[in-house]
Amino acid sequence: MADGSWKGIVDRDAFVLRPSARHLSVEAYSDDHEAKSRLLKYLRASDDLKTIHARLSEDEVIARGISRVDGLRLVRIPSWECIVSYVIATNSNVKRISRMVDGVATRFGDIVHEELHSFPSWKQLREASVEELVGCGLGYRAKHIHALCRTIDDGVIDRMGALPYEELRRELRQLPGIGDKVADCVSLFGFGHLEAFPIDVWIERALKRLYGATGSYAKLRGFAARRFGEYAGYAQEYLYHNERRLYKDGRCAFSQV
DNA sequence: GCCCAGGAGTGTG
DNA sequence: CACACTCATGGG
Repeated sequence: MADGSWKGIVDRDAFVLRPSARHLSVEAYSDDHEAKSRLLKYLRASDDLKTIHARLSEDEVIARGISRVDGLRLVRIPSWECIVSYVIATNSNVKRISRMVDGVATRFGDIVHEELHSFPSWKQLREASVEELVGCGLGYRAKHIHALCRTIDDGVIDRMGALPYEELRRELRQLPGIGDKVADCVSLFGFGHLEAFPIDVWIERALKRLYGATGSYAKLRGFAARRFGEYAGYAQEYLYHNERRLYKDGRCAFSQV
């Protein structure tokens, strides 16, 4: 795929937590090969969407979504940034999550360009006090982040990168502030396990509305694994964005079932 | 002023 | 196993 065709895709429909990341475009980094390489990894540029779409189109509901939700991509967020971001994200809303994560970056990260700050490394964030984190608007999540910085380090995260999905999920579930949903988000977006299927309130709604599927997290997770298999993460992304769109303005790529 | 938000932790039946 | 309750705080 030519570089130019990527421009604006992140802004349109890919999953982003930080508003600053929406300004990324491959063209802007044409002279910086390292930055360009990072961006292409972030965009999961090497994913074979034809194969993924073909597999997921075996499900008629997802097939309709794929044909109508143009340009959707799943992104690969750096592991540490992803872990912290999703612990912060619990029981909040997208707009506020963006503000909280950007607040943490502004307070503890490095300046990379004018007002733009990088996400703080583990070493940088572990210097943050609970009070400072509360000051970033994290509320009760502040103590989770503080504890998280004292439970794991860069070495632990590197080791996690070598684990298969189920084992990684078990490890993540033992960390402060990480339960079923966050463990699956981190497995998917932060470690690239495409079979992970995070179930939040929107996905729960979509599964009930489109498939009549209800029940516990474990039960719904089993349903998704059987139905969507190794690319369940992509199916989740289509279901999520479609469900949000339905509630936002009534437009829905999937027909009511 | 109310309910909800890309839930997790803890306690109880 | 399933529920019920609490946790800070902002968005709508």
